[in-house]
Amino acid sequence: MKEESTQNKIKDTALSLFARKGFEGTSLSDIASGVGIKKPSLYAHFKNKEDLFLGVIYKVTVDYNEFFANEAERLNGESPENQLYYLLVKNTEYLRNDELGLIFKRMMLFPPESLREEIYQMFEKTEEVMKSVIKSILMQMDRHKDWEQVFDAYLCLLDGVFEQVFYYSPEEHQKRLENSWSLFINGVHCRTEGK
Amino acid sequence: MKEESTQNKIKDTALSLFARKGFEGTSLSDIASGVGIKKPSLYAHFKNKEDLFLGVIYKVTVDYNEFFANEAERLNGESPENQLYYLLVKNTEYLRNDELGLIFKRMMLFPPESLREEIYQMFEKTEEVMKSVIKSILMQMDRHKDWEQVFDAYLCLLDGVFEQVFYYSPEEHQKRLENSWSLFINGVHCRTEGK
DNA sequence: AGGCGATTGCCTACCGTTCGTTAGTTAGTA
DNA sequence: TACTAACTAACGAACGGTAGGCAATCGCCT
Repeated sequence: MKEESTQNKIKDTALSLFARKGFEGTSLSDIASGVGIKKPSLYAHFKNKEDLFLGVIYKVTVDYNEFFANEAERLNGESPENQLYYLLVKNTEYLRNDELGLIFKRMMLFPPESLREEIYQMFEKTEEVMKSVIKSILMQMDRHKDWEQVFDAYLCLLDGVFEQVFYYSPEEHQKRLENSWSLFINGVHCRTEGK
Repeated sequence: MKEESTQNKIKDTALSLFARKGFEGTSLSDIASGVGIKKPSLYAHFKNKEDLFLGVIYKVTVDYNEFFANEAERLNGESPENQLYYLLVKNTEYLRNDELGLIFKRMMLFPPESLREEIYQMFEKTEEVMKSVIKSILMQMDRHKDWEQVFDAYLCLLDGVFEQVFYYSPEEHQKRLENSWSLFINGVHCRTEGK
């Protein structure tokens, strides 16, 4: 039951290395020795380095999509505010804990030049899912027309928090998240009341 | 008057390449051919690749520090709100237009492993300057104790906008910035009135 | 002012290493 | 028997970096 296939062991090791050192910064020797085999043996499982890399990235996007959709569904009964809040928190936790988060971020911001298009294509679906989930939450919050402002601001909040995962300790980061969130939701309520 | 020194031409070319392709993804041959000289000639100007790279990064931090301090000073007469807003806008423009912004971001998030410590050390000053400038603006806005919440939220806003520079077209990005800002400043005012 | 040694800035040629990748082979398995 | 997954050996290319040479320029001394 434990016996993980070599194929998967390669992907896991590659994921970890690609996440920490990037595509160009990771060599096939590194990966092979991490797995415990010799470099040419990798070619029994993958066509070449790019193929391996894209396979890893694909796995990452699928995992993230699943995570996000599951989280969203789990929150279905909650108030819209709570949904937004917990989505923010869960998203942060995911991005912080796993190397998945690391490579996700790296590839969104600095993909290897030669693979940029293919990578962006993979992330397109992710972005779509995220946006439609968030939009539907906002629509149930208040139905007036300019939900778009809140939408943009929430996405900015997500991105800002996403970014800060790297700079700060979990505790410090949590504090900043809370503060940013409070001001955000304050702004949302203030605006709706002001109408 | 035009004659730029080779030394500077190297740094400029290196900056551009490092920004777009990263440290590992950029070769000395690339740089040399961009400058119009041969690879070994680079060694008349720099000890090695790391030395060149750190020189570039140093220049970048100095330039950014100057920019930020100047912008802040130029806004001295304005209202705190305006100061915050224009700082956000100017910062965004800076990061979008120049390759300086690109490399700045890349190095803060994904520095080459072997140089991480030195790079972070360089950015320390930058962060300090930014924080003290923003803090002083907030202090003149309202003097009650929990300016820290607004501080955290503003930094998150900065980071979020910073991040989004990459995904969206300038027009789209501008729209998102406006919306995020509106909600932010809404939240700030609502909070102070609520007290 | 004029000669001159040292220095600068670039060159060609080349080094050792590591890179991604291929070829050919062998041991185990079904 | 045929396939799988590993191996050893080695490939050409590209990497960062060095050695040595040559022409222009600079600083200094008479």
